[in-house]
Amino acid sequence: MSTLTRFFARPAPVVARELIGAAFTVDGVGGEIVETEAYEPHDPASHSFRGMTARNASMFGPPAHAYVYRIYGLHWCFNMVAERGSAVLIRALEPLTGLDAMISRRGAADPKTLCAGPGRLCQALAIEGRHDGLPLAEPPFALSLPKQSRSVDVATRIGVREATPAHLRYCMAGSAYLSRKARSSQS
DNA sequence: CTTTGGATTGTCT
DNA sequence: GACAATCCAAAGA
Repeated sequence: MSTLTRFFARPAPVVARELIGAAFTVDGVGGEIVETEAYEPHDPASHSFRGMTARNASMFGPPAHAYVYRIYGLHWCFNMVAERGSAVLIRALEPLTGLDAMISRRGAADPKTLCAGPGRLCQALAIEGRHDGLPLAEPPFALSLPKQSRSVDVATRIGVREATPAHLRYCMAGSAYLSRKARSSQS
């Protein structure tokens, strides 16, 4: 079993927390992950909550693979599959390589908003439906895990209304590249 | 600065 | 037919 597979074959909140600071690129374009959210089968807000369907099949596939879906009819969202039925939504990253390609695709040049948000991130990295189900360990993807633990803020998820607000959103502390400021944050 | 509403389509009920 | 893990522009304070 590869290192990457072992890393992802764990509960989504753990994986989401430890992904902060990882370097991720698609065809050489990407940067450092600064914001993630965790989704698990027992969570009503998760796509996997009501079992497997044609759309969310990738969430029930092997770990360390991509789960890509379209949201609100016009944006793409990119997830990394953790243990069975669980996934980590990549919400934002700090652009480091391929800035020219990102700016060209996004039609905007401000690095602080280039990849700040799931839809923007996918647009900047050219992630589309065809990437759904692909292994993260192989091209066009490249993922290297953080070498050391980072200072991470924990907050409630965005766009999810839940009866018992769980703190399943993870942000790099002090990063200027988040989709929104980490408000009700603890450690 | 914050808040609000429209865009737009695949998926499930 | 309703709605969704969002983004952006426009309007208000």
